[in-house]
Amino acid sequence: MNEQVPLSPVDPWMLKNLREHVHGLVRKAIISGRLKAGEKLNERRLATELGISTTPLKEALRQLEAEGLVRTEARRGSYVTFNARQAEEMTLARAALESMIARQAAKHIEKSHVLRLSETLEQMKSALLVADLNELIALNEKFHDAIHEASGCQYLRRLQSNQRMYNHETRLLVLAEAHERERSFREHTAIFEAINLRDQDLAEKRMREHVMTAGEEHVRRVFGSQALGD
Amino acid sequence: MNEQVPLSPVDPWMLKNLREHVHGLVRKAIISGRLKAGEKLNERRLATELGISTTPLKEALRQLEAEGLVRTEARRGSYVTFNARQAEEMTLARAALESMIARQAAKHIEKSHVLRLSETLEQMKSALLVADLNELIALNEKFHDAIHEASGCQYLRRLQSNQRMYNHETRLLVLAEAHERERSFREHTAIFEAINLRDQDLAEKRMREHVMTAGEEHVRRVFGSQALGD
DNA sequence: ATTTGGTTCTTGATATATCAGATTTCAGAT
DNA sequence: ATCTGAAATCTGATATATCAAGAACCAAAT
Repeated sequence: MNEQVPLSPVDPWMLKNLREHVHGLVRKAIISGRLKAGEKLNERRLATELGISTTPLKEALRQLEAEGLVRTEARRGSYVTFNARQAEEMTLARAALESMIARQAAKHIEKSHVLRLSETLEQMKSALLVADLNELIALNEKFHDAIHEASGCQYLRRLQSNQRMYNHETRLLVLAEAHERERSFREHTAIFEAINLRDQDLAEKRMREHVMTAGEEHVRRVFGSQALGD
Repeated sequence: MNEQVPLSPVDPWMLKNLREHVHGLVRKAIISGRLKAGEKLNERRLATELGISTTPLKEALRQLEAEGLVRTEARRGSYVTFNARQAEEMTLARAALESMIARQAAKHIEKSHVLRLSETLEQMKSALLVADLNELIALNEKFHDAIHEASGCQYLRRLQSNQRMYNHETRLLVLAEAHERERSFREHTAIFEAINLRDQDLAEKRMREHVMTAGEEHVRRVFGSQALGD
């Protein structure tokens, strides 16, 4: 009884409830800089603007608060806390977590994961030749995902994903430069080698430096001169 | 017009709102193992038991969800997800973050922080001699706090505090053994030395190993044989 | 015995009303 | 002009009612 008519996927909006939808919306606004540090988020006003009640909005704000992007003072208001400094620290957090994941991957990796990683690197080499930026972004994701899989660390993976502050646009901007693409590929290759050698210290070190250079480059582009040196 | 009558501190309960109060309550229940993995948290029932409405409870659950201790499925229920494996990964996360903080501390530390750290180590030495366990626990906190201050990383600090799964009782249990107290002191001293030498790599390495051994010991005691080897 | 389809019940999602703390405003006293 | 404090206002906190999706159950059909 297999129906031959392919069903079109449902509207992504429907996949989430209001809370998740709003959470993603506000998070993106904060990360992208549209909502700046110190800006006030009035529960009633925001809920009205979004055409929803305050209940799901409050829950979304609690999530953002738990993520450290917003601070709420009782009966005073919610304020955006994300700024250039925090963006830098989020890069440090990403570096710390991702490098720990790489360490675990080097410890636990199996043949199937090695295959998937080397296969992804081959695809990257191809995409690099024709400078297919969108494909490179997707492959980058695939590469890091494969390492996450190899590490067997679900919780760390989740924690690390909370530190993401990239969006597709700024990503494209960075990879538009040839030397950035080449550096990225070189680093990915080196990380793979370290993991494949089961060298935990080396894998951790290379992953940390990879995340740090990429993260610093990103912060520079988004926050510009606001970014304090560290 | 300074009033001489010392005011007694207000009931800690009053310092928090219901949401924060409930959040801490449920978190502690989960971390301590009183609420086990897979257990269902019925919003209405729990709210009634606590004598509150569902609104603040829902917000508390959203926070716990953001922390990865609970998973909520729409119109199906909220479930505890914290288990032995996650406890192990939280130790890894603590190790990753705390060692990154130690690295930053080694990079940025100033004289005043060095003084505070060496002073704390002296106090630890004294408390170690008389085996004052409660004092040792407090000093441990003070030592790590001082490193956090020295690092200048507020966001990392916050993130790291979310990985805490200790409570005073199990802490006492561990420190009840003399060799654990001595090992702890030895490691703290070594960490201080590395930071004072501004050796980032060494500080990171020593802090990671310190957190890992302490964390593994803790997980062993709380989860016992459930803890899978890694 | 298995399947189908509807009814009922449970439960989180959402909307709305009310409560109470914090800020602001402004008249009245000094 | 400045200070005081009470009233008006704003705002998050909390309580309650309602909605709708999913699960459980049961009876009728096969």
